[in-house]
Amino acid sequence: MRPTVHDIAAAAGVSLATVDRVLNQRAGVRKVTRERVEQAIERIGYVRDVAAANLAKSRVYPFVFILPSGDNSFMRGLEAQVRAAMRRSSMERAVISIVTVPAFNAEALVAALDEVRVTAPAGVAVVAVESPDVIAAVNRLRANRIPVVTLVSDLAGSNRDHFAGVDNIAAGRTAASLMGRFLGGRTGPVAVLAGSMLVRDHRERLDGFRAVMEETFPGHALLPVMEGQDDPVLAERLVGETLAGTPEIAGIYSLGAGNRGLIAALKRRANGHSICVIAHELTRHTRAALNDGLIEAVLNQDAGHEVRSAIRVLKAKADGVAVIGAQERIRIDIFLKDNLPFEDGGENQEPGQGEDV
Amino acid sequence: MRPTVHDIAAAAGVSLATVDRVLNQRAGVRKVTRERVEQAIERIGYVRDVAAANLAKSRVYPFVFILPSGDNSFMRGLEAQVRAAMRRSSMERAVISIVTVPAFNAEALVAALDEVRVTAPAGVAVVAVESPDVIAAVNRLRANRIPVVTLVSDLAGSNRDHFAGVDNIAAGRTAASLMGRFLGGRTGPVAVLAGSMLVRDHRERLDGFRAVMEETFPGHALLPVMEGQDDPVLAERLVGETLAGTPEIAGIYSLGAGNRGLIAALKRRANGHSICVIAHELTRHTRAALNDGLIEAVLNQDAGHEVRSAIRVLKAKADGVAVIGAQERIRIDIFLKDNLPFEDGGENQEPGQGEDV
DNA sequence: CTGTTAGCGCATTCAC
DNA sequence: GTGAATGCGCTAACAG
Repeated sequence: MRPTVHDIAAAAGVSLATVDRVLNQRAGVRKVTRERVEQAIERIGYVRDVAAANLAKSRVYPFVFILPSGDNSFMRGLEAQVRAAMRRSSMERAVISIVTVPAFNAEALVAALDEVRVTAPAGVAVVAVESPDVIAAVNRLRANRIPVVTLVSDLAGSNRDHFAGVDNIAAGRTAASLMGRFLGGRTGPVAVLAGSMLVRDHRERLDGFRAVMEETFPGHALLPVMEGQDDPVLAERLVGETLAGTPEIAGIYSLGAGNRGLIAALKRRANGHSICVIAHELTRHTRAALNDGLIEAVLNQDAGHEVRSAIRVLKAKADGVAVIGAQERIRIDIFLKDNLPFEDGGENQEPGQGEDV
Repeated sequence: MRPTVHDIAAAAGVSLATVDRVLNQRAGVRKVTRERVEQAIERIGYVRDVAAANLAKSRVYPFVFILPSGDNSFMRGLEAQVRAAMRRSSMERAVISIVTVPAFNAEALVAALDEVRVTAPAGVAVVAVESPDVIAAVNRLRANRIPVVTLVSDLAGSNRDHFAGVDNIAAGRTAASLMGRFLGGRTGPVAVLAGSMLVRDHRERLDGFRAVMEETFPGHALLPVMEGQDDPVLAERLVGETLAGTPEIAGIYSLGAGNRGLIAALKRRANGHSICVIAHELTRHTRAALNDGLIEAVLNQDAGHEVRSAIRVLKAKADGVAVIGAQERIRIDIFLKDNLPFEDGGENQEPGQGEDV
């Protein structure tokens, strides 16, 4: 049987209350007593039963997720995953709420962060937009001892506790590596479709992609980056123009969420040589394009994993315990037509279909 | 506040004990009473606090992991992950023990399964070897109502509750897809190095690989499969002979754990054209070879994820609750030189280094 | 068949 | 400063 507080009380010759005081580092214990208790704890190898502790405290964790609004498929999938977590959250004593703000809008995000702060939640997960004001707002949360994890897109220079997302530089490098090899002997320039250079994940992907293309595949020039604001209509127009202006194009790297527009533009281009397209995020649009051979590879981040990880980390930070590092490392999934997860396996769906939640 | 057993007792006008009886589907309750209680539960939307229940039961879960012995890097990494889980397991009320048996040995595995069975554990995770005797032994466990999950390699035709591993047919298909594209214009046959056709995962990988190579890249003939028994010395000899006998070889797919031997053979082959090598499992050997450019891609299954997933599923089965499907789906990781996880990030190491466990 | 009672391991009043 | 007592939500004896 695992040792309990009673055992350590007996071993140290003190009462439960005193043990509790030293365990929770509260004041009101003489130094000698404290040391005696600490030795006992060490000696009998006590580890606190967190479940029992939470029960006694009837602790709940009010967490807030701040997500961009808009009809970006990936972000809506992310929100669906948060909602799925909400449904399970009663089990984990977490009470999750969602706040949405316009995408790529630092001002709105700052307002949301400050509003959330006054409700004193046990933790905040936020899809960051990079700006000094946002950094300041996040730091205000931290100053109030509220744990913060950035989700999907990180916020360098802030005091956020953790980033629940992929290594986007590596993602860009990987995309370039695949692009270069898939292109094989083919020649011609490569185009890049981004959402906005205001978010760190897009910038990092571009940096990584550009680095490997220049180092390893200098034969393929990079066309000027198209910024589609993750808007299907704008993206379709930009891609269409580029295809018209540079018909000898060999490949396209879509590093943002403008895939619906990209796919539309590719489909309108009835004939011509094959173009190697690599995109991000497995949604129903990219999945279909992968199956049709319109897209060769999709790099994906598992939104469900990111959300569950964010919750685990927030909870761990909230009660000051460690996390399993490897479990919180979000992988870059590479999907080809051949390793697509069965059916709509959980990455961008309202859960409950196909999974035994 | 969430409704508790007291609330439902009050609502139904019965005592706690009765509520408990219907909650745990125990006998000794009149049908009318039971129905009244069930209605109350439904009406006030009660959900059981599992943590409190486990506390009251002081429930522990004795789980057994049955793993192959030998110096196979992947399997030793798997064992390290199980040991890491053991260290954390006190938190989760799980008591894990490990049993090792000689690899690819059905007889030894059957003996181990039967021995484990009489200790009546709360669940068993096993790296399966395919044989009717093993199937029977697993079914004996299930007949004793002991949950069983297969780990890494599945056991078709058995009553195992769950498979914690990757879709190996998809893995083989993916390997072929990458191989074909990486080969680009190059010609020449492709060799396959396996461990043993006795384990399902190896067979499935081969099937998937062969299927896509024949469908999509018929220009590359497949050489007869080399069975290296996951033994470095044998693998090195087999690969060496093949390289000598068929110097025009274009690619090698290593679908088992004979990578150390493979790499040694490749290194001895001082000069000659480049060969596209795709292997399985990220170990320190394959990681180094990837960095050296000796291997182009590594398909990996995250042993840590598999172990944690197996434990979660066993626990869920043990107390008859559902699992989060998406969380238990083990992904096929594709690693290129460019997206290698930082340092020794958790996939094949004694944990505690580089992760904040 | 049903109800009372005493814990599970811990946190938190309130006295001393 | 320290200790005794009570309760968190649930289960499991034991009575009735």
